[in-house]
Amino acid sequence: MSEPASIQHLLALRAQGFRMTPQRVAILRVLDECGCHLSPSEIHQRAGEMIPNLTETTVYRNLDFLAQQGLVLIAHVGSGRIVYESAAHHHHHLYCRHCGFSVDINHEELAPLYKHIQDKTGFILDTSHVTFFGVCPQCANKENTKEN
Amino acid sequence: MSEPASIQHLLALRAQGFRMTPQRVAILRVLDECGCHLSPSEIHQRAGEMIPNLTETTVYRNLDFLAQQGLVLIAHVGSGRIVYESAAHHHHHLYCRHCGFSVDINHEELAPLYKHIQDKTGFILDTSHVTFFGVCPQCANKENTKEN
DNA sequence: AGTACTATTGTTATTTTTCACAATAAGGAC
DNA sequence: GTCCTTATTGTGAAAAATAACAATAGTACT
Repeated sequence: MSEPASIQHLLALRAQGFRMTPQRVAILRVLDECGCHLSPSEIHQRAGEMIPNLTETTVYRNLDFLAQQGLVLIAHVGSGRIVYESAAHHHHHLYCRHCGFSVDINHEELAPLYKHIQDKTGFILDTSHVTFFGVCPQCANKENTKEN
Repeated sequence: MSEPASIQHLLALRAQGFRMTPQRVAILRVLDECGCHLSPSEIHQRAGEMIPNLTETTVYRNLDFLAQQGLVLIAHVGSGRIVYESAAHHHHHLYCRHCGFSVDINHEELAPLYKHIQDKTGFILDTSHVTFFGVCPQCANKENTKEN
């Protein structure tokens, strides 16, 4: 079995003068293998098992770098901290701002909008992470009954 | 001239047991008057002129609260810090992840998508802030010329 | 293999953001 | 106005995130 796609992608970055350091590879691998959201400190912890004295600073820097390069996605969870996930997973999130319940939204749902915005602005849009906020059905019910 | 709409909104929250403190009013007023993005520390600075010994902690707490109540919007700028803006301004952002250039997107552009998601998930979506990331035309050109 | 270049790392210090808890003050009832 | 309840504040301390800079180590070249 060869390297996962993300690592291949990382290799490609060498052509642009970027380097493939063990720290960078480890961070990417952690996100790949998890396939879920991870906070910087969680990533630091897991990647630290492969890279003995990995620094938090380095983790932050690389998450930034990998996000810029499109290899990882930034997910704005709730109204708080930022978490990251491998770009292999193309979906978005919808959060209830009352109870925190979340729903995945497939990227296909956004495709028409993306096309529209691209045509209109000339930007090439990342398929990266978008987070929507709202009120879930249960909480909406509670609000209504309270008001009536 | 009566109070701005946001303050009226805040008054309405009293019915739910929340309180209208001078700190809260000041923070909301700062965002209203600015009409633009402000970081928590900028907000603290400006609101601090009205409320002598206003704490950073209080600013953070109230921004959180006001965002939850839908009175202010959270805007995720670039891949970094969170900034806030008054909910009076209903637009979204598209950022170039290379140069940071940004474009406003009117909420109307998102309306069809919002309807679609609401129908499908049963959520009631906030009109609050959504940020898209992409590559602006200039940067896209640079990338292409580099590759060829 | 050895060298040079420079992207990237670790270090140290600083800033930003959150937390826990006692003190305060907003709002309702009298 | 006074009293009561408790949401909200400030305080002090911790955790998370960023910045500057010298040391390290990928990468391309020979």
